[in-house]
Amino acid sequence: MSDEIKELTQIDRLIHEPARLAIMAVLSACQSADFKYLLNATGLTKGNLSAQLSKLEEGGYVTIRKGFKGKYTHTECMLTKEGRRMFKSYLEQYEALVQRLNGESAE
Amino acid sequence: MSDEIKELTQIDRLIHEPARLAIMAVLSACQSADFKYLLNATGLTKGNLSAQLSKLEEGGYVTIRKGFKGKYTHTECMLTKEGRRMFKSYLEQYEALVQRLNGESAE
DNA sequence: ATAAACAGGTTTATAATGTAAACTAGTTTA
DNA sequence: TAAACTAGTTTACATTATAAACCTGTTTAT
Repeated sequence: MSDEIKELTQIDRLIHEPARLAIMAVLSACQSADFKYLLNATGLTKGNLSAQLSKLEEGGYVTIRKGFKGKYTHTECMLTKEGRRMFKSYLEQYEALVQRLNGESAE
Repeated sequence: MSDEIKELTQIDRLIHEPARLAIMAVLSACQSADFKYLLNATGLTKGNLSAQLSKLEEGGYVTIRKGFKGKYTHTECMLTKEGRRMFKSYLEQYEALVQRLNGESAE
């Protein structure tokens, strides 16, 4: 077991943080999503959503395209290839861990 | 999906933090473990391990028994009933989420 | 016309957190 | 008796998350 446990402390924190995990989860299920949609889907506040999106963008996991929809500004977000890859990898790592741990407690 | 995503932001952070998750994972697999064993198993530094154990204790997830082994101090840690229950619950919640997300990306 | 409310966010301030380095207190070895 | 070791704890710092306040422009109401 031990190695798997130690790796835990090196998990991708950019994804692991619940607010961002929620964002990534929503984005992973679609091609792209706008700010308002993410606001509803995640239940985050505007400020928090904005800040977390910026971090995901800085990390290279999300691309943000700003433009106009009629006269209003409009922000469209989508996962980058790397974002999608890292998210998948995160899920796989976690799934393996969870299954292992559930197995152990059952034995 | 939406509700499951929103619940994400209310996940048990006491467990979710990787350092503590590692500790909980080790403790969940045994009756009890001493400080040194946890140090090795998790790969955390002493200071960090000490601090995280205190938080888990304050949260009521871990009990810490200090005593002596020969002349040296000795700290033995174990999950409380609640700790075990919450950890199981965390794993179940996460497993469900991960499976759901893997399912969605496959569809 | 213009004040109030709304769209769509961003920035700032604060509080909480994680982390390692430095420290404490005693023990053993050279 | 000084140095090194056991077994941790505390302190200090840096990072983080979060919400409140703010900003720019638009629409609606008066």
